[in-house]
Amino acid sequence: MLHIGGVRTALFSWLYAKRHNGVFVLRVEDTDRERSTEEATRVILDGMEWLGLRADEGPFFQSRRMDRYREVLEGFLEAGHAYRCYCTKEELEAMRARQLEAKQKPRYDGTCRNRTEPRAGVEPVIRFKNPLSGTVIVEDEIHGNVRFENAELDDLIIARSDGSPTYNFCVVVDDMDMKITHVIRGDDHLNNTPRQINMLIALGATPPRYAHVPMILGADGAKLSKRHGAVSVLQYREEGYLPEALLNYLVRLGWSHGDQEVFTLDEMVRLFDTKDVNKSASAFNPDKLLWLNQQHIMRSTPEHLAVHLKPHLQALGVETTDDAKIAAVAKTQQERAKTLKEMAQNSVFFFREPTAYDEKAAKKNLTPESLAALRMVMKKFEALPTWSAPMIHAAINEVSAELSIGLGKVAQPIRVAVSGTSVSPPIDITLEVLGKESAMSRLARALEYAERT
RNA sequence: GCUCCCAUCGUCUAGAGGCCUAGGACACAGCCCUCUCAAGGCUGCGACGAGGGUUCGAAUCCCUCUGGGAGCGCCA
Repeated sequence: MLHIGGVRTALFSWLYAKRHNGVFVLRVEDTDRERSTEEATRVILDGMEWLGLRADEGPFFQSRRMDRYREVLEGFLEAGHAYRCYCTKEELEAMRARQLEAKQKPRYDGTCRNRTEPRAGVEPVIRFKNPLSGTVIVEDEIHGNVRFENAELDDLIIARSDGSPTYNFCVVVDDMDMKITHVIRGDDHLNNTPRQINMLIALGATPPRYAHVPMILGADGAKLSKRHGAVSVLQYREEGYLPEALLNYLVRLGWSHGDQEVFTLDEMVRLFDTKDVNKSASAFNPDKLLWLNQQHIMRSTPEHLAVHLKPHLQALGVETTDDAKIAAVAKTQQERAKTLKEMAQNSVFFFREPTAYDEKAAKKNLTPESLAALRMVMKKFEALPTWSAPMIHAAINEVSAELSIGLGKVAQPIRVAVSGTSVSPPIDITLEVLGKESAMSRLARALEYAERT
């Protein structure tokens, strides 16, 4: 599943590649046949597509490279870099238990390192022969040089007893074959890196540059869970987030550029650098994401918003092919919606006459006292030579002046009449976008309603 | 338990020895603006985990402790 954490490392990689005119490679690590369903990879691809993180190469699927992995495995065996291990799972578990008991780090003791004969009844796994001494230095772009003693590492399993290669091995082969120069990933992988480097060296390959970025924690500071962020990115599309807003939020988690908060995609590409990436984990903050979404909505062009708003309107049963009107509506709403979903909910009245008035709003505004204002405003509207916001505004002002009542006493009844609620964009603009015909018919209906009460 | 990583407001962060009575942003509270809702403006609340060093001077460098995280799988 492509969740927030995955998106952020993908984003950093993408930005880094773009910034340095590099090649962004998309690789799907789906060696686990149980978890990697077609559906799961579909979601990853769709998510990347929605976010606009286009791959320059790939997507490559590890599940389709099994022959290549077996080939390298054979080579390792022949060259003496790997060996078959006949220890059973039970033996391994017992060993682990003993080591833990002795307050040691559990690791394989190398029993089968020098075994030459197979063991009856046991299908062997293949282990990489990790160097016994010396140190590996991971030159990390974010953490600096991190030293690991080979003595701390053990011979990891690179192929299961059924012959299938394991993750750490596949990654190494892929990084070599795909000529990966830079690896940006979560720092939960930092501990895996020395083993990978050892394997890369055994293969005669040059290890890539590594940048281990801090993890993203849930809003409560604990590990990311379903409740906060560990959901598919597509969930955010559903909830009405703009992809650039999500990306902007994510880029600021662990990275900064002075005091700047809002970034366009171009700015991110231009400014992103691993040297400005933090070392410490950060908590996911839904409030700030919401705020950023609003900021991006406000800064978007109405046309761009229309594209993303349309599906949300459709979800509410609004069927319109009038993209210009959607854009016009979006323009009136872009300062008052935190999400596109919310914008759509508040905008259906532009496309559909309200079937009922909000009870409280009607009770307060469609009253006998509002009759005079409503009548007069309709009369003035009728006489307007052109249906434009400035003209409408002037007409409403005149009514307010002539009746010596506040602007609110005129605007609110109109608002409830046309939208059904007490909330809408500025009334003059709302009426203009609505169109004269629709506005007048709604006003007439509201007048009847008010006369009856 | 062992190894590795990390540590500034509740949260995201600025800060690379004096510019710091620690700056910005989200959230929260108040005020202003106002035809509603927003947006915007102003004000407030609020942090260098602790202890030792080094230095004329430390949020910044070093050590210890404490706290958090990751890894130690025939998972990825």
